[in-house]
Amino acid sequence: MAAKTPNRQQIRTRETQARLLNAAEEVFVREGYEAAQLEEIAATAGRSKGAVYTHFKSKEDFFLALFEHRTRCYIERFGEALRRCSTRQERFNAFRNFYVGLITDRTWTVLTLEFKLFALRHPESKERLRKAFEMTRTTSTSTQLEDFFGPLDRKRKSEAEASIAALGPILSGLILESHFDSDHLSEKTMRRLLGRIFDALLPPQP
Amino acid sequence: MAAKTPNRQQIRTRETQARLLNAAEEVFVREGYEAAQLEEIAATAGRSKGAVYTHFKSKEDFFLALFEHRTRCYIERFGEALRRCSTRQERFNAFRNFYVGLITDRTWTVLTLEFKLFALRHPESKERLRKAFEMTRTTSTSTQLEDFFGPLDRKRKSEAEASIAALGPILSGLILESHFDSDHLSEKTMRRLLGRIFDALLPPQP
Amino acid sequence: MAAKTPNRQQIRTRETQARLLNAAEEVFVREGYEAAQLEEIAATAGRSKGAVYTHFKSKEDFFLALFEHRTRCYIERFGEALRRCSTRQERFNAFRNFYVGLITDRTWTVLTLEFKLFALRHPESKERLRKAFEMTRTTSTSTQLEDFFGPLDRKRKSEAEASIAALGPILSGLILESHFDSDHLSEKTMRRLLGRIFDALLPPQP
Amino acid sequence: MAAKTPNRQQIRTRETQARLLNAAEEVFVREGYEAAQLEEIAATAGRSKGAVYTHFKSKEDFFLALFEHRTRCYIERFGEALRRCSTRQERFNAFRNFYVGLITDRTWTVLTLEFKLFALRHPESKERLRKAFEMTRTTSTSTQLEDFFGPLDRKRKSEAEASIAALGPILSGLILESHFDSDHLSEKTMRRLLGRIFDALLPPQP
DNA sequence: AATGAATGAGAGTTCATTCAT
DNA sequence: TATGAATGAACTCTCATTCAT
Repeated sequence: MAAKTPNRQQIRTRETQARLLNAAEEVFVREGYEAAQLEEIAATAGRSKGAVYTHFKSKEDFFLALFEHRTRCYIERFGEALRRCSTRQERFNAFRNFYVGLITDRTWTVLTLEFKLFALRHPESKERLRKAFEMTRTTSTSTQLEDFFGPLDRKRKSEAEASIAALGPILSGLILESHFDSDHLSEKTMRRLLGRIFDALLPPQP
Repeated sequence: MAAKTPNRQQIRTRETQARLLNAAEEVFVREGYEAAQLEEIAATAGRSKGAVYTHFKSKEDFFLALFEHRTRCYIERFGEALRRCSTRQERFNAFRNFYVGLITDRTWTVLTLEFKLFALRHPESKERLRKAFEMTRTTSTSTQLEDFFGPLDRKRKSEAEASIAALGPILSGLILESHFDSDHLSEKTMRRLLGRIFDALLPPQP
Repeated sequence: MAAKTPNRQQIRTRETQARLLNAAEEVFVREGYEAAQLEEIAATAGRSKGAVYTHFKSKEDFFLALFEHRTRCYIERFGEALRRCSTRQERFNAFRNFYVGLITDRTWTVLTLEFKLFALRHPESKERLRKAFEMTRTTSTSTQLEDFFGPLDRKRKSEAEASIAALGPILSGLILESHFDSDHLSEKTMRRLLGRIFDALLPPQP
Repeated sequence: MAAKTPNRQQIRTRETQARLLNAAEEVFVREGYEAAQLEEIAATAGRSKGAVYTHFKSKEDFFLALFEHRTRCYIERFGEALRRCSTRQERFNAFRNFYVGLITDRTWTVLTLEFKLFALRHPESKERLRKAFEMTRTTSTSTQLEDFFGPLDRKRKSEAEASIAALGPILSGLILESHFDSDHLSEKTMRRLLGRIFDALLPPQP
């Protein structure tokens, strides 16, 4: 609302930032955080190394900002899917479908692994990543857990939270493995497995 | 026959190799493949950088050799656990326990992720990693799938194989996540979840 | 047209390149290709190691570029000397003097040896060196062989070309030897020998 | 004479030394002093790195010893050629032929360049190389200069010495160049040029 | 805001040399 | 005498980062 009529300068700036983030995703996923080169990211974005430093403080900052950005995107996308639902049942199904559907988004799942590994190895940055990750929970689940599962007592709620927390990592693990062992883990197979796991962890409430 | 009485030289050589592999595991897990420094590995092993190159062709070769070595260790360990069993039921339980018990071995699970990511990004090396990984299947499961599950028709067998292939990655994903989000994924919680997933994917046969 | 007003940036860049090439000549001659250290070259040029890689792809590329650069310099210098001549006789004498005068340029002659040895041992790079070397011939001699020697039939021409090709190597060999055996090969002696050899190989035409 | 009946040990030792020297020549010529690896030399000789250090103090010592060895060989060979001559004229011709014939021995000529360049860059070792080189002169020329050229006054003698000193380097320079520019400097051409140069520098005495 | 030359710490790798056997 | 595992200094090359423009 504030920037109703951004001038050309600002438009260009935003475009650069958007291009850089897209390029970063591509390169960080393909090469991994350490092996990714800022120069390659910049080139992919059609910009030069220096542009990266205009927008981000450092490689690490760039990487973390990417996480925040992409997380925000996902929350938004999921929110939209939910807004189209009117009943609890619909919402539950939307959730399940959204989850299982992530199987086709290899970029995001691998990037997620990269972020978690980064957090493991850079404790100073862990909090920033967690804060971004926390958004996922607050926005889409915790506050509205009941919107999916109906009324839950304390214990049930805590169990559901754990299950939900487990879903993403399980997906990431499976997708990574499927690159390695596509014989046993075709997409079709994974869909089936994921569905079964989902149902085992989050049995639909009556 | 040949190596009945290894002389002191050979003993020393083997010790160096063992020390290097242990140190490599420690450092590769802590830092990740790219960030791990051969010098630190060597120092951890009480050897010099040069010693690494006496035993391995390159950093990459070192990393892959570590995978092969550790895989062999695990197969052996699992084999021992099985040898103590006499009935199919016992073997099935041993398998389940072995699997769920891996939850305490964060080193191996994280290292596994690192290997898979490496394979993803170094297609030239993928085959070597797969070959080592294949051992897991052939030695411990595939050939004796019936030893755990009883007689299986084609379809069942293929399903079981997929499920087994999925177990490791699921575990790795969960363990990584638990570092990040220990609130929702305590060890106890993960044990419970893993058990449930195991049972959902590999329901015990009558 | 394009570079009419090079800005300060470009000027600085060119200066760096020039400094690096000069430093490279000094160090490559003093130490030889293999023993020469890029760091020393950079320091001699008052720049850092990294600057070398801004301008050249590798040590080898740097070395070859130096050859191309210096060859261009010599052609230019020789060209200037020729432009001051008006008769064939003058040109012939200028050529002879230029050649014998090279005796004082120990840097270039030793560097030349280094280049040729490099070509011998790096067949992949031989062509690039030859291409640069070819310039010498086309620009300064072959096309204008008659400018020095008057009309030549086929056989004479081919002989003259061989003789000219031999002059440089002979000079290099002698200069190298004089470092080793300054007793027998003083500069004065070498001048005399070189003159005699020149006259034996390229007897002045009537 | 002392070691009339060398035992097997000594024979083996000598063979090792001979093999090492031959291998060294091959590798030093092919790679150059700096790029030559002792391990490759040892392997070429069918021995291990350690064997080199049993026979030579260091890489440098090995290289210098090779020069001494090969120089001795040449002196011997030349001496033999001379012993077959009875008149001064024959000796002169033998000298000329020996010289021009060296054109086929690219190994020795390139190695010679390598030695001289080494001397240039390792002044501490220059004396040792010179001492060996001096043998050439004392044995084959200086003391018997008159055997080739007849009686010479002081000035003539000194001129002849300079010319002789120049012959080797000229040959080396030409041979190196012929690798680079085989179009203009075929073996046949070089023979002709060398002959002309020889005659210009050392005109046969009446 | 964006460029890209320059920096310089630091990486993997090589290899002459040593030494226990 | 000969081996080859081990050392460690030194090398080339990389790349995040800075900064004048």
